[in-house]
Amino acid sequence: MTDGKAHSDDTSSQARPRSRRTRQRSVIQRVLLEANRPLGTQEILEAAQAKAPGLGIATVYRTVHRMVEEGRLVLVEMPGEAPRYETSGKEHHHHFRCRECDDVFDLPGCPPGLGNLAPKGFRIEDHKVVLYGVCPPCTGMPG
Amino acid sequence: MTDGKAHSDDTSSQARPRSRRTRQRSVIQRVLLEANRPLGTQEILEAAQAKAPGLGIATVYRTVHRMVEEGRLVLVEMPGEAPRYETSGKEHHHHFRCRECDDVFDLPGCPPGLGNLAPKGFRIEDHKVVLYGVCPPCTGMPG
DNA sequence: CGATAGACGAGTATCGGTTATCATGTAATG
DNA sequence: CATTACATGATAACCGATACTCGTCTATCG
Repeated sequence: MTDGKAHSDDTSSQARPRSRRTRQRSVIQRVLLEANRPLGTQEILEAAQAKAPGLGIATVYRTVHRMVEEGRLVLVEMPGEAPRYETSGKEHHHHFRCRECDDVFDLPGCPPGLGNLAPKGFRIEDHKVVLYGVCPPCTGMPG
Repeated sequence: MTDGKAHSDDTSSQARPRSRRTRQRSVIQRVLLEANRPLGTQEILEAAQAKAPGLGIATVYRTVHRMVEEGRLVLVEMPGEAPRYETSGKEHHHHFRCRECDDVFDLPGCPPGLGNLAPKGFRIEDHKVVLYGVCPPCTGMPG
């Protein structure tokens, strides 16, 4: 590598190819930003296609991976389901999954006393909490 | 269907074929009983093969499914991982996953205040808690 | 505007996990 | 012990999710 790319605003030590601002990428980013909840690849695809017709699933995967590597998205895994992604930078939080519409929502805060769950001898480093039920829209409530 | 199987001790309304007690099934059941923690299909296979050489993965899947249908096993799903199975009938509990050995252990009890996590409008019906860390054996502790 | 490195979309390939197939084996019954 | 329906093991097929390939397109820069 010649190191001659003086114009490169190399934010880390990685020599990633210069990133372009394309319609598809902006749309995908916007979809995730506006959703404000974790979205799966199919959800992203459908929402993005509304604003960028013809957008393909491969682009969703490519963009999502890139954004995860860049630290702008985080992977959200729910038991027994395909990965979802949400914007990073949020405070520590957990998730709620609606059994009617299958959407996943953020829940603010964190239950206390999780550390007391494990018997002596277990070193606890992290945790996940998932609540299941029915979300406000699906109960018929407005908000 | 002729309904002529007068000898059948049909426990439910299902006309399931008569179940045989084979070496493979007993071994698989015993493995799950003695593990006392959720096992994946591969774990079951390896543990069972120690006591029943030649036992195949297909038999593990068949037996596990049957036992789930019979209500003797329950499915345990961890985020981003293949299904595990544990014996049913236990009290409500949650799980711990060791990042060293990848084993999953039962945790007795349940943290309080989970219901307060969700904002107004969410109807909560169930929950899951997963702790991550290092299990006693992997920390070097005996128990 | 012209050149070109990246990005795109469509389709195909791959992957891990699971299920189906089928010839053989064996528990259960009389 | 003979019968037979059910179970097994090996392997192929399947599946949903994801990654790759390649010809075309386009954002970027001079």
